[in-house]
Amino acid sequence: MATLREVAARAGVSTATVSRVFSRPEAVSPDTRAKVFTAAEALSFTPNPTARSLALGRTHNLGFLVPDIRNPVFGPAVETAQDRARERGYSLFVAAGEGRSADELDLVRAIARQVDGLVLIAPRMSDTDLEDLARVTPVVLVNHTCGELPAVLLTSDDGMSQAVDHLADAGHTAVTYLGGPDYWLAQRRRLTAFTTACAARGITGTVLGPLEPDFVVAGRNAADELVRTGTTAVVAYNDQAAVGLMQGFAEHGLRAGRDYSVVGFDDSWLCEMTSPPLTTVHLAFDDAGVTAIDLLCDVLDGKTAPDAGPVELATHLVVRSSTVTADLPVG
Amino acid sequence: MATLREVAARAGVSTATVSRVFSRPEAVSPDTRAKVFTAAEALSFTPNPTARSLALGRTHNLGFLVPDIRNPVFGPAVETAQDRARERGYSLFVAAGEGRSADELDLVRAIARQVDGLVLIAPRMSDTDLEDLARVTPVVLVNHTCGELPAVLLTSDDGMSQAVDHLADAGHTAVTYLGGPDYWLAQRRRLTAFTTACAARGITGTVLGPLEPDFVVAGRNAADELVRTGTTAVVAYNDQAAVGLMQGFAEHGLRAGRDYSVVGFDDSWLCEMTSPPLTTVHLAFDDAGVTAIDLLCDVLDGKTAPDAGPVELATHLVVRSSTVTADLPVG
DNA sequence: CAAAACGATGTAACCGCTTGCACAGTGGGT
DNA sequence: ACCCACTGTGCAAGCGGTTACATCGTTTTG
Repeated sequence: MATLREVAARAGVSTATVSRVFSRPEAVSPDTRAKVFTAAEALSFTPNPTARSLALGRTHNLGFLVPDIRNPVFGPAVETAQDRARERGYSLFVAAGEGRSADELDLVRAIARQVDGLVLIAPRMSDTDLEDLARVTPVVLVNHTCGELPAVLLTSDDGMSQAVDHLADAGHTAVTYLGGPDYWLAQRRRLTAFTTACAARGITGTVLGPLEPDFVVAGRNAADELVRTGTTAVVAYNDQAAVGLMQGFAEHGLRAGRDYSVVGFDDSWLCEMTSPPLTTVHLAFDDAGVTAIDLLCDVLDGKTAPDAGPVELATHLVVRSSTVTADLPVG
Repeated sequence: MATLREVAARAGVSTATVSRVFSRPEAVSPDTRAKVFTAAEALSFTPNPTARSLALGRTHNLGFLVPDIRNPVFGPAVETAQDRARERGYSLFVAAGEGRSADELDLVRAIARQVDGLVLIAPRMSDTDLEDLARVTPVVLVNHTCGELPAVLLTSDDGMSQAVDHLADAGHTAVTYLGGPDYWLAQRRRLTAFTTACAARGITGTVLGPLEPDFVVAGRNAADELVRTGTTAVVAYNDQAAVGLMQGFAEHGLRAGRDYSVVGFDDSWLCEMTSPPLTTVHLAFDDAGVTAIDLLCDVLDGKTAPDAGPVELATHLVVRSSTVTADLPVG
């Protein structure tokens, strides 16, 4: 791989000039520029990004941690984040957590100093670790908060209250919430949103959980219990749990949208794949991806304070066919 | 962030010594080592990876390109690859292609010089581009070949012939293959495997496709055609297409495993989520992930030639319930 | 006991690029 | 004619590490 010096030698100019041609071309006269370009061409020279990073003190890379690469909700976030990062002149390095919280910290530390900033989706590390990290490199959180670190939150309240209302409208007087692991902010928020929504609507809200993180099997397992207690309306922590639930109910010959109602959370592409298609609360993870990147880039550009606090993104119910309709009241 | 020099000053040694403490600790006497460590501790010093990369000429990072982050098959590959990379002392940077082949090259070029090697899953770029890339940095391919570049291939033959046999055993005398996009090696291989398997078994094989890359809707759309022509046995390019197909058939009141048979490809977690659960050909993408990393690391360690050619990983049929059984013969 | 070998440390060049500063040449303004 | 921008370029000192080589005590060995 050719270096700046070789190009400089071949073009008969100094290394400074070559450097300028590649970083501020307008600062160099058109004919030297041309000379340099042909020399660079001939040697197929490309500036070494590592050297540039060292000299500049910035890498033009961004890190993006997703807690579980298998979870379909994160796909859209990664995609949009990557696009936006490119638009703003950065490359995105995604790292995949795998549920194990211990590894997560190692993973992130390994990349923290090689990027100009980090987006962490629902990290499970401790606040202390997070603060330490934020001292090393700018951090933007998604669906998690820590002090006044900038964050993007997918509000659960509006979606949850719509879900509960929807179920109540259909004639359900009792609803069960099947909760996820407590270490997730989303879970904690959904839980309180659920109880307040039920209270507001004047229906009985029962809570089950927390589910283990393999949501499908957890949902399937929970089904027996729910069938036994005669539950007919469920809001599940996420779509996967809802799908598991539907499978479990199916084993008892019960079909969602006919014999009982179930609402998921996330609106992953799973929802259109089930039968019946799953009513769910839409989470705009695609927006969350670009918003997080924008926030991060703004911090890097000094446009935003690195402790700007959270931005909230609305959620809303998407009605499909896993919930009974009002004219088909159930017990 | 503290630097080597500051640590050296505080510990009263030279920078060389500090450097050695962090790269070859055994080369320095225990008491100086201790002095350096306490100084480093006090300043919370960590070697700057960028500087180290520049000096060393290696980054200890690996790049991993997945063509479509939303496709559930790639999750396991990413996970296992990441684990293995860490085991072998590398960090893995994942880049997500998004179907658009043009972006793919940009994406990869942006990271190519920041990593010691690249794993590319089913890249869509031209052979020329690929060769150029391989000249810049070691490359390992997955489900793609290009000259003698090292590659990991998930063989389609065995799985496909098992699938065809399974359908024939169930009494089907005609089978349709619903193919994916031709630019994928897997598609081309599955297609030939299909025709030879049908020939070998003496049943009629029809081919449909190629499907557009949104497989679910493509599958759904294909269903009408298939129903009209009275097709009762289908092998789909992948699980997503199979799911779409099942949805399309369902609209005609037809149920897989009872009225007709369908076999998917990939064995993604989708298969256990459908009703009925999908019979499919298992692709060991988890193995492919670690194998690719191993291959790449071996090349980097000089243990393998950078043009070692492909390694094949076997596939096999996983029978679930979307195929009719032998004692329930269909028309 | 001198020579050789060795282990621990320091010196300084280097990895490839950026950039503040100095310098020369140009063209106006007075 | 002179001074002063102003533009285009080069010099050289970094960025934060690594490492070949030199140095210097301390054994070991014939």
